[in-house]
Amino acid sequence: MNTKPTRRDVARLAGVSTATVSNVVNRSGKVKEETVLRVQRAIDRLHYRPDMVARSLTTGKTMQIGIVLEDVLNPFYGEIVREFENAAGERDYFVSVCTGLRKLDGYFDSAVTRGLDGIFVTALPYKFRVEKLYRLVDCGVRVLTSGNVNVDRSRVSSIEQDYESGMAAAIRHLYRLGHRRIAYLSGLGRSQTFDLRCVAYRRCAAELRLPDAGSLLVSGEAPYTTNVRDGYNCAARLLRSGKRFTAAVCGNDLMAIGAIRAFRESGLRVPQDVSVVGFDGIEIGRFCDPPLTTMSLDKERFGRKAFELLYRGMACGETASCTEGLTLLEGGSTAPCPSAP
Amino acid sequence: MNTKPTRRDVARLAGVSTATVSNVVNRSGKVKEETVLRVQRAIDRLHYRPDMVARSLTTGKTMQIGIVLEDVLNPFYGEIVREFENAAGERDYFVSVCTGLRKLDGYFDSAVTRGLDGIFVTALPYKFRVEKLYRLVDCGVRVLTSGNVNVDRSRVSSIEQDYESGMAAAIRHLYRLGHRRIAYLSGLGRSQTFDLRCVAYRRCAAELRLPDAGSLLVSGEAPYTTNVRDGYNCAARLLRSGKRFTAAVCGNDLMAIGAIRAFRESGLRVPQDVSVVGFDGIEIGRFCDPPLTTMSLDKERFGRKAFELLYRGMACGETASCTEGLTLLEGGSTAPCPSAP
DNA sequence: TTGAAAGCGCTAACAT
DNA sequence: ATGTTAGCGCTTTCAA
Repeated sequence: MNTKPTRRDVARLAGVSTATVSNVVNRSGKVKEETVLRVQRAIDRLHYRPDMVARSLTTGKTMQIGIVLEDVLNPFYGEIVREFENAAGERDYFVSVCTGLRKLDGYFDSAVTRGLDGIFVTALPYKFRVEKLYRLVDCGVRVLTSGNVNVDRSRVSSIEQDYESGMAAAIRHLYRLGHRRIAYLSGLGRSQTFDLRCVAYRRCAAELRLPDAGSLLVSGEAPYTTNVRDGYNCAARLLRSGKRFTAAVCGNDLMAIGAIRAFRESGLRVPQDVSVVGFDGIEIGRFCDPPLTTMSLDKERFGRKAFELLYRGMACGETASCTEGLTLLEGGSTAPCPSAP
Repeated sequence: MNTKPTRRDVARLAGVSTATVSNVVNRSGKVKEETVLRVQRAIDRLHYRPDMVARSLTTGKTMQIGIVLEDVLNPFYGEIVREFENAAGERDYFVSVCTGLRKLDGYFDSAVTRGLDGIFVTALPYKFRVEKLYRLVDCGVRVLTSGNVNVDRSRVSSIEQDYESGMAAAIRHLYRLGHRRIAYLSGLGRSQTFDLRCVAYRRCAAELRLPDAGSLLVSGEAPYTTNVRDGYNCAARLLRSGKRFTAAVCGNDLMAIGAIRAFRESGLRVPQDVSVVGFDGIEIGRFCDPPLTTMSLDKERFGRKAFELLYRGMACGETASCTEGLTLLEGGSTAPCPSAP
């Protein structure tokens, strides 16, 4: 009971060679029907299951993929992982989710020593140096990244959200409601070029001549996480700054939830006094009070596409990139500007 | 650049045998200082990293642990995973988080074929049959489980939350506030013996002679998930039933958030008209409106303890069990009963 | 159509 | 203190 049968046991029981068993297991097709049946029976009787470790050693492939998340605590990533995993499963890949709560270097090292065939890194470049990704590629691990727009796309595949258009749409939405003093609670570093939301925010602010945009852009503090508490903190900092504003776009829905809390605590009503827009479109946002208005990503599509991109890399050795669009999902956290012009 | 060096390359460069390299890598201590240095240098020069796949094949251990979550979308599990992973890392284990969004059988099969040394299963027994766990053990995978109180503890280790005392404390808290008509939004199956919260709810209701407790126990529907939407649905069902109630205990914080939304939509104010208590103590609950009152688990401690339990199994072959207590965390979702006696 | 045998990179006796 | 060597379970030519 306590001994896993090996391919030898099967061969012996079926009265064939180990090579034949291999051919049956791997459906190579060059085994006589009758023999296949005999081997199959032996496999069933012994409950034989091939040892992936040994197989990996010979084939050089582990059929295992890692996925490193920026933040497991954000259900946004969970929703992406689901479809990624489904798609991977259809091709017999085993996916290991790495929570991103530990040092990322450990994951990268593991990816190499454990021979992962590929790795999907959604972490922001605060936690690691992009060069690390190239090293992975050099070590035979195909890489797909998200959130690192400045990566060398000839070596690494990438999948991004269309944050630029997304931010533009968010601001346009608020603008139409009469808002002019629109803050952006980024939570990230001030001078980050990789946050396309930030880039777009500045551009839109300039184009629409929004007042005070410079000082209504609230960055975070190292280590630049973007969870509920960070949203709360950013909002609190904005309030303390004394700058007037009637709307706030938040880097993600979690931050939006935190920001709303901060606004409430200081006596501001959402959306009557201040409108809030998030990013991501996580389900919990629909149940908050008020339900979040957000720039929503089709997370299932994103997850599946991500796997396909990575798979292309693993199977054909080619890198590829794509960008997924965002849609405005209206909730109750936005309303006409109280002091509309 | 694209070729991973093997232990042979290191041996050649250092002018020693492959066995010596092994001894250096594994710090066996029986290599002369000077040789160690020489080998070390060779390792550094070549950027040599041992191949875990090959190592696993010889040692029969993969130093890899799986952790199957009931629901990755619930940050509760993320918080547990963090410390589990930290603890595991200290002992050089690599942990693969399985999201529990797919069929669990696939994970179990993988655990065997991939030779995982251990697996931590927090999934509720809806998704799989407990016998599967024993099969894993028979195949050499040590198992730690949570949420399956009826498991054979001589074969499988287990770690549980003290849901019985927790529920009792929740009800006592509400009782002191004057509540008598207290609902329990379980979301799980009606006749489940594994939900100790349910057991305790019935017992407390009987002891305190709470009216209508039988019909205020709201179960869920297959597949018995317990997320925000489920909380919303359970609350909606409770409202539709027309039964009077002034307080609701929810199976977890996510459900509590969903329930609050449902109450609000039907014109009930929380906590003025109805008090709500959750379980888990997730961070986001502190930022909701109102902040959740909840029976909180020390999730870091839980995660670390979980690893230790599993480690004991993997290292010494012994099974062990423990139960972690819950603490009442007062938020703003509970208040004195409006119609206090 | 099937079998024999040579590895994959590593560890762990056993020799030296 | 270091080297030699026999596997671990599997795949994959190459022969039969």
